[in-house]
Amino acid sequence: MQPHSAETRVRAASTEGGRRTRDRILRAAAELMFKQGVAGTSIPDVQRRAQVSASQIYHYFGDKKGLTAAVIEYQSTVKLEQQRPLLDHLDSIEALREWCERAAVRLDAVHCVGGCEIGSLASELSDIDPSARLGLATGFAAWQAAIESGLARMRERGDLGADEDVSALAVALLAAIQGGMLLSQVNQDATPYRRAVNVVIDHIADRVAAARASRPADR
Amino acid sequence: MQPHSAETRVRAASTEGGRRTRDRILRAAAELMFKQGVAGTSIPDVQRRAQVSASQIYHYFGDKKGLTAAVIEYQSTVKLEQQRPLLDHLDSIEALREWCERAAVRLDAVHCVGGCEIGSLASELSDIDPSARLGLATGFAAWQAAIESGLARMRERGDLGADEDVSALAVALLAAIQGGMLLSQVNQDATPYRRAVNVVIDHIADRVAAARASRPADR
DNA sequence: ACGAGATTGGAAAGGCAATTCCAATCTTTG
DNA sequence: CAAAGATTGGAATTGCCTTTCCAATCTCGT
Repeated sequence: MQPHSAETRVRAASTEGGRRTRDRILRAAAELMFKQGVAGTSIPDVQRRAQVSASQIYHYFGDKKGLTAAVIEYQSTVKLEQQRPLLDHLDSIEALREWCERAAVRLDAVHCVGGCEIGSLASELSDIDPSARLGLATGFAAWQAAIESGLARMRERGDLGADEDVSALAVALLAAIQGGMLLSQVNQDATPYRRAVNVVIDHIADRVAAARASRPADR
Repeated sequence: MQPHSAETRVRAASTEGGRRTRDRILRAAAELMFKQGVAGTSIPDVQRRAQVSASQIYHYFGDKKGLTAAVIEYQSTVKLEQQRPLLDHLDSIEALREWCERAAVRLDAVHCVGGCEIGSLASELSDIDPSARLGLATGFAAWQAAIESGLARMRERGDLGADEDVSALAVALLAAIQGGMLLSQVNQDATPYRRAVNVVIDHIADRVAAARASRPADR
């Protein structure tokens, strides 16, 4: 009977206070959905956390689906911006290790609760909300692109052989991160994440060594 | 106020018909929870699917949490038994590829809906249901053990160097599978899974080649 | 300062889900 | 066959959640 997700009118905040309210709601929802899942987060939950009334949430986001979509976009862009300095320089084995280890430290800090902000949403929503799936695919694509461009630079530079499939390597690293975080979440221990990620980076390092070996004239 | 998951009395079926009913419920719940998530699966949903009345579900499983726990154990054992013949012989690169590719074919068949039976449950329940997390950790451990024992056999045989960390390699492969399935689910395309898994297996293959190279007297 | 539109509070409608209950109806066993 | 226990049907209870609605109150341009 429901118009199947007719995107209800979502008014953009046009006043300063409105913008802050909208932001407070978004942050609260993002945090709750991350820790308890989307289904496990009710509108009243968000209300309490953000200290707003129901009307404000529906005023700015239309309905729960709209709020969820906003959270997906929020998490995608926020996580990306947070790591921008590192993400733009993933063009050496050391940089890759440093980047992945930073995530490991974060896992330690929260005792592996929640796993990956995007991965958790992806697992929960992919099969039941097509538009959410789209948004999440976009989020992952940005990550993959960041890794891939770093690897591509290494290849241009000659650190990696010209025949390396940097796209596949990027996907493998991303998968190791996601799968590793899931295993760490289940075991409440960051070790599986570290092992999974390190094995893939070791593999990339091996390829770098191989490229160097086949080019003995250098250095 | 609720005794926080006091495991309600769960009567084991003591009659033939009872056993079949219990089984029907379990299968229906497993399938629904796999495709729609635990939160997205209501008791009435299970009733319809299994053609039973509410009392039967509560009679055999106590409450929804009990049903969920039963589904976790069911999925863990079923998936393991299904693959038993392959799982017991993961002691060659070819066997590993064959095993992983079989999962890829399954993904293709269902258009990547659902991802991994256990991984999906793990992502949804790990942070909100401690006892479920335990059960899922056990399920993953069995998988890891199967991979690890295959790799250990390769090491004993000399296919892998004596210094290889087969435990880390097993975790990496399991993570690649889980992460790859997640990426495939989001992209509705089994390619990410295949790439992720193949990169890790390539890495193991490289180690095998290295072991062979350092032992030129053989063959 | 005034009016339009933005923002907010809070109540209340409507629905569905989890769970309980009790009264049948089978099954098994002595 | 009769009693005990297992199994089943289906209604009823309770509670929470999503969403809507309307009446304030606030903000801002003019």
